Amino acid sequence: MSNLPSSHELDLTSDEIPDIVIGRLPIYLRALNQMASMGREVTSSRELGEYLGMSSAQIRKDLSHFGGFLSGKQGTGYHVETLRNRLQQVLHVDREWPVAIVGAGYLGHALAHYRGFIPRGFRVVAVFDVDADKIGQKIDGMNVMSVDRIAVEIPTQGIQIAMLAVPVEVAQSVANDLIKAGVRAILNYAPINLAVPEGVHVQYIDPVVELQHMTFYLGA
Amino acid sequence: MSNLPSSHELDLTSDEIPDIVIGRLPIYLRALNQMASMGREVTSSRELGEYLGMSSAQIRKDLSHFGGFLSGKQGTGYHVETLRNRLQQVLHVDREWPVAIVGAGYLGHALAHYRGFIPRGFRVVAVFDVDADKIGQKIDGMNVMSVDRIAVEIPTQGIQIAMLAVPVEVAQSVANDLIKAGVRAILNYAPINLAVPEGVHVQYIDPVVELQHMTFYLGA
DNA sequence: CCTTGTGAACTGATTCACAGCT
DNA sequence: AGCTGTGAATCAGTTCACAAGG
Repeated sequence: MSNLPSSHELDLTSDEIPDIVIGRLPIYLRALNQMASMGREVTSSRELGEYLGMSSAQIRKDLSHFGGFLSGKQGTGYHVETLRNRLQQVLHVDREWPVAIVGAGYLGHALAHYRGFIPRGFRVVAVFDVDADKIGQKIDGMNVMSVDRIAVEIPTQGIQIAMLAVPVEVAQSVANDLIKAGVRAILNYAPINLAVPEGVHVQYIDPVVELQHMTFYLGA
Repeated sequence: MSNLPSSHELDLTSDEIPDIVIGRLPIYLRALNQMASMGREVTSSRELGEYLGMSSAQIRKDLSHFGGFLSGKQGTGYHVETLRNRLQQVLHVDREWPVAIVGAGYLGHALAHYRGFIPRGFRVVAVFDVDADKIGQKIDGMNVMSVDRIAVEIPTQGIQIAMLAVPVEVAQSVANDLIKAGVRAILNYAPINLAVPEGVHVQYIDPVVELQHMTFYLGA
């Protein structure tokens, strides 16, 4: 959950587009991927809205922030492939970002083996751990490296994005090391809020937060 | 990301509390856990707000929805343990919810071994998979069962919550089976929007969505 | 008929600012 | 002094509704 107002970079097209809108674009993109894989060539804000459980007006309004470039045709709708490409450009996933994983426990392994990163713009290129037993071990073709090598590997490989899969006790300190080495975006799986300097982006994944959100509604 | 307006159950205390507020309560609870583990006995909306990167007014306003019962003392702040207990009651995690995992791949293993569920209100009690090779295998002391047994195990064990860690192709069909068996809340790790009947809650965890949210700001 | 894109209206969320209590 | 809890004000997000195009 991003509560902190994500610090907006100076991207020409970007500034003044609400963060909440940005947060929905990957969802639209995922839905378009799904439609493309089902052979659908065109769709509409109404169809997309029904599929995602939101209003068609919201989808049109969100997309209108990138005006002109969009492929909406009145009476017809959107060409799936064209809109998909456009959203990939907007989100800067019309390329492949190298990412690092820190923590080679069960979660680190799961992330390293996940086949869903490549087709959506990301490639795991490095795995780090503190544990001497794990260092040197091979995961999905990569050698697990000591966290000591963060300072050299991150800049060398031009890594700007890291996934934190370490125990909560060391999360902040590892995050500090990553940032010092040049990482600008962290996906944090540890159940703790990270303090990071201006310009560094953090997103949180904490299954318990999501479960507790639902148990509220499950009732007494 | 929950775009669908989570259907609000009829819980006496609950209705008319905005879902966005509910979504922040687990974050507050997590911060209080952190403070408790650091030995802090009292805190304030200001301190909590600084820690979480949000305004103190928002925290007070959020907590005010559960008025009267709260432990805020003017001039002093909140007693950490008391507020923690109160939030656990509100979120219904002042008990232990049995949860099922479907999918015994790398992710299923990571979830099954995760030690962070128990102290926060959840216990994994069943793991299912389709793969004949995996069925019968032991994960963290539990036997992996065939998905065919969902229909019997879910009601028998009184499981209302499931975590979906299956390939995207089968996610919807497995979700249908779970719901038919009595599951009312699904934490979906598959990158697809699930269609579920009224009254069933879904939360999504998709790391790529979070990464793409950040790459927007990382720029061209 | 069906669509998109968009200003205007509305709804909802956040912040302000202060009374009241410790 | 420092704090909470809350109405009032402000700000932000969503929906409405329609002009214009297919």
